[in-house]
Amino acid sequence: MNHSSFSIDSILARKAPAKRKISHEESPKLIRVFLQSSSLWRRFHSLGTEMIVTKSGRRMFPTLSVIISGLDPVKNYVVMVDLECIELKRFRYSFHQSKWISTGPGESELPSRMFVHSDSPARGAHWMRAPVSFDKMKLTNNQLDNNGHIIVNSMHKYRPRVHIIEQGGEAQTRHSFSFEETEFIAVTAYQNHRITSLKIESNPFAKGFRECEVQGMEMGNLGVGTGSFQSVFPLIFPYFAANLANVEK
Amino acid sequence: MNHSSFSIDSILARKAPAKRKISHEESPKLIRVFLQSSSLWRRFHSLGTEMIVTKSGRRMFPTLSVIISGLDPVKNYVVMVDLECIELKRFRYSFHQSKWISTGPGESELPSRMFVHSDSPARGAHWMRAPVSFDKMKLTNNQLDNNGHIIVNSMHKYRPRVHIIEQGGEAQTRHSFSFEETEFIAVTAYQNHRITSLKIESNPFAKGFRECEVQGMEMGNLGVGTGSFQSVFPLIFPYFAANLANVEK
DNA sequence: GTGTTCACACCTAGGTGCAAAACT
DNA sequence: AGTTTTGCACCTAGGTGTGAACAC
Repeated sequence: MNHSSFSIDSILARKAPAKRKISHEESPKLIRVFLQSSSLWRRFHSLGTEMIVTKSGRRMFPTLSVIISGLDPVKNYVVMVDLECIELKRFRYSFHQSKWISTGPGESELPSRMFVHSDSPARGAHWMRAPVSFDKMKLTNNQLDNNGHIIVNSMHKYRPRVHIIEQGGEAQTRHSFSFEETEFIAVTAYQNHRITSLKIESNPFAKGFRECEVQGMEMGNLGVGTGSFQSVFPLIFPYFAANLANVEK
Repeated sequence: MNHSSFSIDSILARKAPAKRKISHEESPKLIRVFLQSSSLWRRFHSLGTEMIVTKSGRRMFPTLSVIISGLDPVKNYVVMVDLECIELKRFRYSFHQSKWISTGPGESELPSRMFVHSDSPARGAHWMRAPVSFDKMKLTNNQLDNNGHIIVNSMHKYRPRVHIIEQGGEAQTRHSFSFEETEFIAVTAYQNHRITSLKIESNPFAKGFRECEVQGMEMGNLGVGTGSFQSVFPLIFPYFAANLANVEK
């Protein structure tokens, strides 16, 4: 709904499912979920993604946003996200070795709060019409949070999980998907300076911290450049097939 | 949903329906709709409300927002608004007489576009839990508008109408409500200077045009003052009974 | 003359990382 | 010493009426 401007992502959203349909015509509908901005996610992942958490709640960047296909257009679904604590350890960043090392057993993994997408419940046709963005989701380290934000432990590793719940008659069916490149370590302050730089270069809200406002593309120190925020998305194409989550649990 | 801060309106939203329930316990459920900020609406109405319309779409101020009661908590409803052209005339503002005068037969009344509230469809419990605001609704004078905004003719008189559609089995039931104090004349530029002043004094987004930033309440030239935006709402109480729309069509 | 459009300054509302301070 | 909190400058995003320019 919020995608009124043209972007490569929104074009993919409309075109990609149509193309796939051809090769799966007779088989029973298979729900598929694609990660948006996956090339940006992969860029962060290769450095070791960090997400800031605060008491009042902080958005994730990159934003988790997915393209869904294979739903029944007239059936109702609830779409939501939780965070899976994927290693029961506490981490620490070693500036000396420039990498994260695990330190001890960490906090016990409580079931994460669910972030229910505000369009829920809605029909399959609605969820498939445009990318489904979880940009309103916020992370907090306040165990007593009262604002419905997702509670995490700092210095622990998480992976977002998208759940699609089918409201079929009596029984509910749950389909879950996740993407390896979206895992991150929750922090209260950035540890890896290269993560900080990539956030500053790629998040429009951090524009005030960009060093260089050169018109062209000089000094695109991390390849993201100062130009259009969408300039990184063409890279999605070659990887597109790999974006399909097949972690149905 | 958007009402995270405390306001007199949101307190009313929770308390008022509960109180009414007592006196209507045995009678069949009657859907009731109350206008929020009705004292502000009435203040504009007494001067002759004008609403700016633009090509790209303009919000209404005051915002149309209602408190709903009497729905079946578990049934699904769609809630929407349209604009009823309430006099088939074209108007002109006479600066000499400081009032609106009708001039000729005006444009033919085409059925207005509907603004469907984005929470639709949702259960009765959802619609009754908090005030339902139509702040995202925009008015345009572009007959070829492609953004889903409500199309109106400038210099014509309109009254917003709230429709609650009950999704009961096969047949749909429609309940419609409107409030006399919300009628307005669509304009491309304000005609009555007193309307302009009241907009400036009461709309937070027009704060830049306020003359006086005195701390106290001196110079509250139209009684709205420079203080909290909610300071006008206590006046709702004495008029509360009169806010009930009973125009079920 | 009357009505409309447009660029603009000035707001609201809220998302960034920063750096100093505070906590443990 | 490592981690967390807080106020802040600096952004994005978009809602105001203004006043000059424009259209009919």
